[in-house]
Amino acid sequence: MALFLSRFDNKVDRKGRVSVPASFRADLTSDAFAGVVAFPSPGNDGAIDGCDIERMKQLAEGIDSFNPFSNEYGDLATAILTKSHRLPFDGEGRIILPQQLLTYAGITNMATFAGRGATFQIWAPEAYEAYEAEATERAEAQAGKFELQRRDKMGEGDR
Amino acid sequence: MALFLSRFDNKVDRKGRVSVPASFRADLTSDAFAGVVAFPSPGNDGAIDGCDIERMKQLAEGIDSFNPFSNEYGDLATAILTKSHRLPFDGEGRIILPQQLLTYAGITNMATFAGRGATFQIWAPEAYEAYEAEATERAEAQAGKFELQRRDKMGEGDR
DNA sequence: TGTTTAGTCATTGACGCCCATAAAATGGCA
DNA sequence: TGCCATTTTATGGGCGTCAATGACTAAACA
Repeated sequence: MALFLSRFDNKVDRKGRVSVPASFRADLTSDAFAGVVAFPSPGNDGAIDGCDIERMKQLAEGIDSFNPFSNEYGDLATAILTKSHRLPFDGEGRIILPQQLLTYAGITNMATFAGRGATFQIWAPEAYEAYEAEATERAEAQAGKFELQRRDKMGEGDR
Repeated sequence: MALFLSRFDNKVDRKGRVSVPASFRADLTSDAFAGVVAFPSPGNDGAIDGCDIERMKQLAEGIDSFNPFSNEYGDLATAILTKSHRLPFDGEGRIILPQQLLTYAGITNMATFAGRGATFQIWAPEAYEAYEAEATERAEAQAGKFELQRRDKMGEGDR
C-alpha cells in the first residue's frame, strides 16, 4: 500500500500545472497508469482527495458490488466516480488540475499536498491552515481513543 | 474491468453523431466489438446506460442464470436486452445515437458522458445537473454506510 | 434525380512532450 | 565540520500532435 506523508506547498503555473511531490510519485506509478486520480473530498469540503489508480479501482469495485441500477450505486458513482479525474504525469512529474477542481478548492497560485497514508489531499494553502488547526485540536481530544483502536487492530493482525 | 471516470460534455451534430471521450475508447475496444452498447437506464429515468460488449454479455448471462421463470427478471431482461443498441465507432471515435434514445433522454445539442466505473451514462446536460444535485445530497447523507462497506471489503482482502 | 446516411477530410484549440534554467538536497572530501 | 561537486527536484516556456468538431463527398434509397 502507498504511504503518503508530510506536507508540500507547490506552485501552480499559468497552465494549471503542479509538481507532485517527488516522494509521492513512486507510489503513483504503476503499469496501469502513472499519475494521480483526484476528486472532491466527500469528507472535507474544499479539499481534493488524491490517490493512485489501484485504490480507485478498489473503490469502483466496492461500488460495483451494489445493484448497478440501485440508488446506492447511482449516488456513490455520481458523488465520486463521475467527479474523479485521471491526471497523468508529464515528463517532469507534474499534473494539470482541471478548472473544475481548482475552483472547487479555491486554488490559484499554490497547492498544498497533505499526505494521509494511503491517500493524500490537495488544498488551497489558506484553507489547509484553517483545517489543520481544527483537526489538530480534535485529534488531541481523541488521542486516547485512537490508541485503543490501533491496539485492537494490531491484535487482530497477530492472530 | 473498465474504469470510466469524469464527466464530458460533447456536441451532438445534426446527424446525431457524438464523439465518445477519448479516455473511454480504450476500454470500449476489444476483438469482439469496438463501440458502445447503450440502453435506457432501468435505474434513472432520462439516462442512457452505456458499457462495453463484455459487460453486456455478463449482464445477459446474469439475467439468464437467474430464475428464468421469474416475471420480474424476465421483464427486466426484455426491457434491457431488447432496448439495447450496438453503436460502433466511426473512424473518428464517434457513435450515432439512435433517434429513440435521443428522444428518451431529451438530448438535442449536447450530450453529457458520466463515468461510473464499470459503466457510464449519457444524459442531456440539464437533466444531469439536476440528477447530480440530488444524488450528491443523498450520497453525503449515506457517507457512513459507504465507509463501512469499504472497510469490510478491505478487511476481506487482508484475510 | 432528390434526399438522406455514412464515411472521409480539414480546422482549431488544448494538451502532451521536450528542453532550459533555477533551486534544493545529497554525498564526497578536505 | 565546512566547502564543493553532483544529482534531483521544481518551475517556466515553446512546439508538435491529437482530440473534438465542422465541412465535404460518396453511397444508398426512394
